[in-house]
Amino acid sequence: MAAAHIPGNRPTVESVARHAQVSRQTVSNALNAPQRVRPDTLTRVLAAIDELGYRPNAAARNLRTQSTRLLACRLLPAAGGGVLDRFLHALCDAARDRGYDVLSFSAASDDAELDVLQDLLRRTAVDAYVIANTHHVDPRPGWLAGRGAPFVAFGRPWGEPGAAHSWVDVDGAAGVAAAVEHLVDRGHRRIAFLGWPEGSGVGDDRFAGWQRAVAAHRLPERGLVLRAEDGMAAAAALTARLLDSGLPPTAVVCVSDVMALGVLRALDDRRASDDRGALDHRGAQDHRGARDHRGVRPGAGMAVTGFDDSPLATVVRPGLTSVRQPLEAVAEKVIEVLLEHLHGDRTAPAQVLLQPALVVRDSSALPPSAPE
Amino acid sequence: MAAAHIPGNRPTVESVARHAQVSRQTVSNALNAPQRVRPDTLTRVLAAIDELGYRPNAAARNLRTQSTRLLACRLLPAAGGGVLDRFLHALCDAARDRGYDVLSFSAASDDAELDVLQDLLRRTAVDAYVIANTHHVDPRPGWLAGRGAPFVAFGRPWGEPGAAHSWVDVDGAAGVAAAVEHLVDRGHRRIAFLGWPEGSGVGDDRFAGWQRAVAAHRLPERGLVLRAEDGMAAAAALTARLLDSGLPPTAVVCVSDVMALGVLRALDDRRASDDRGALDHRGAQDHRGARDHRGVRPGAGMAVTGFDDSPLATVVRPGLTSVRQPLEAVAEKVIEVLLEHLHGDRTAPAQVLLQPALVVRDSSALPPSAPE
DNA sequence: CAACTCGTTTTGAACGATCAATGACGGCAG
DNA sequence: CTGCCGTCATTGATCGTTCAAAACGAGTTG
Repeated sequence: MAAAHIPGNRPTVESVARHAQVSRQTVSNALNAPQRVRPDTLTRVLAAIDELGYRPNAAARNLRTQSTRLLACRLLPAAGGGVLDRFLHALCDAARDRGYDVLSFSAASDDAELDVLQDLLRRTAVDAYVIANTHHVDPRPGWLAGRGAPFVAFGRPWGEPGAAHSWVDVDGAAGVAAAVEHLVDRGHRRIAFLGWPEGSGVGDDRFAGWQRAVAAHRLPERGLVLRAEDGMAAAAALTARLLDSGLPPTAVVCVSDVMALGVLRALDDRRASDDRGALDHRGAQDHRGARDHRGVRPGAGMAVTGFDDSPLATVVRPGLTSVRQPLEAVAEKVIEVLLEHLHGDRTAPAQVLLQPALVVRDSSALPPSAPE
Repeated sequence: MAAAHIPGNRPTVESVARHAQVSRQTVSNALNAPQRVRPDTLTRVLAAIDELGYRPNAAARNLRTQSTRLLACRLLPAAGGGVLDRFLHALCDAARDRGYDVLSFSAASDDAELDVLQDLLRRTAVDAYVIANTHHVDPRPGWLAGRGAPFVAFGRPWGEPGAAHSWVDVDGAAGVAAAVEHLVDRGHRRIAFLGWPEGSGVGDDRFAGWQRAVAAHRLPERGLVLRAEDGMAAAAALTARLLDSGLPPTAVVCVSDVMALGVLRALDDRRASDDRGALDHRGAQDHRGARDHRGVRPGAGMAVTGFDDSPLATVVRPGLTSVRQPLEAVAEKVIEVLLEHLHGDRTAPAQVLLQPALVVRDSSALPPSAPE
């Protein structure tokens, strides 16, 4: 093989044909429909291809076949803590395995994303789209479906259960339920849920998992559901309130790793201030001296779980028990379904729900503090 | 505009021409060389383009012009803590502003990357490459230069100062020097450097920055340089040793955020065990008196700085002072230079070094502990 | 032995744009 | 009035591939 690359002089199907003593079309067939070519001719052609280092010119092929073998995917703001980074990796791999590549672009908003998509569509620059991060009143699926552009969503059509497009998603409820089960196994009974405000599809799904598991074990629910926008500070503040409440939980299941980190920080603060005494506490939070309880460190030994198994989870201490999404499997499934759509092998939309896995670390290792 | 997308019936240059009562080529000129078209004709053509929602078919244009308006960039393992994620975002934005898009792919190794590059080259699937994360004995620049493929590297050609290709990089030495200066301003004199083993271009560069700044201020160097592979555990272990040494530093400048996190953890451990030690000695009685020694815990209050301003830096506590690379500027410069190469406007390679900025957070807020 | 089939290979014609060269037109000098 | 020039607009050729249909040759069959 080899044959150094000399720009402007690359082998074409024509030169391969000459070299192998066949016609253009036979070379083309050897690559795209080998079964139509007699075996010995095939080997001869493939040898020539290999010898000249020939690879079909993408532009010419695209022009003729009206397809680009490119999929578009929007890069999402890194806020997710690397989740979509992992997904993009997996997506690129899965696509390349099947002869496709991924064109990634960034956009500041859904509208900006649609602008880019429109541009790519009109230019026939990509064959299909992968939508990530679906949310309530998401304009993208309808927009794409309306123009007949093939796409698959990573994420369910929240709020539109009847949506007729293909999607792949991870069963967040099951993930959270698994976290609760795990805590129950370790003896916990008062297990709180720290979630996002109601109305986000993903957040509500995860909450449902907590509710389901808690109900199944007849565990207490009252006063154990806390909600705030995603963020460490808010989570820490809620946790502080929780610790000061009459009967704090022994464990907190969080809707995200960031929230869980906030909980861990609040616990750490509390532990530190308990150790040192109220006079010496550093840090900005004002936790009124609610430490005159019966025992030492009221509830400061809560078990905590997060969601997404972001890089953060391994870096903090204690290591954060978290629900890990099977992003590689999601990506493969997305690609598989997308290509089925493109090749016309599928008419009905595919709707796939994959199961996440709980990654257990030290943050859930604490047994419940003794009940009084 | 508008004009719903009906697959297989998209407007072509031909239909726009008919609609505007001109010829194919005039439409083409209106888009690619407007100055060649009489103003009133131009407006007429543009109106037609807008009305039909025409955008030139990418494949056809690519075939004719032998260019794809695509740049390739390898996704790197997320290990970097999101740095390359940020870079990729910026790269996509910068490219799109100039009419290009980014094809991203993932590869497990440099060799795998070269395989993909070879594939993309032979297929004429992209116009140029962006190499990120250059390192010692990097096979990629030579390989690409050898086949005349246009590329720009993010990262200097470490170990090959004479390399004749274009690159853009961030002045790591200056970043670290800035961190040292900052610490000196705060009164520190014993400032350690926690780096990677010698031999990595990036690491050596950063070390040079420490050395330069320390020498400039005639600060002590002996025993203040520590090295280990990147990782929290190793950094923590080294820090522990440092604390136990006869004359520990009052500040540590780290080659990476991950290392800095290791230092913070070690300090935290030490602080906790000191506190506990105090408790053990005095039992459960009031231990406030134990803190009377100059008000500072011995050595456990070192200032720390990291490098890269990764998301981790904002999440830990104290917030990590870190050197932030101007990745957006790097991306823009990379694209600018790359396009100059592609358009033939540049013959000499460009070699650009950009300055990072120090982001100050609480980890460097501690003043040096009083000398004894 | 002509006709017909089947498997394989070849030939012409796109795909939709841009490049290169040519044509139409009016202004201006000889 | 002729010839030349510059500006704009047009036509034919081309990029490298795949599609559609036709040609080929060897077997089979009536």
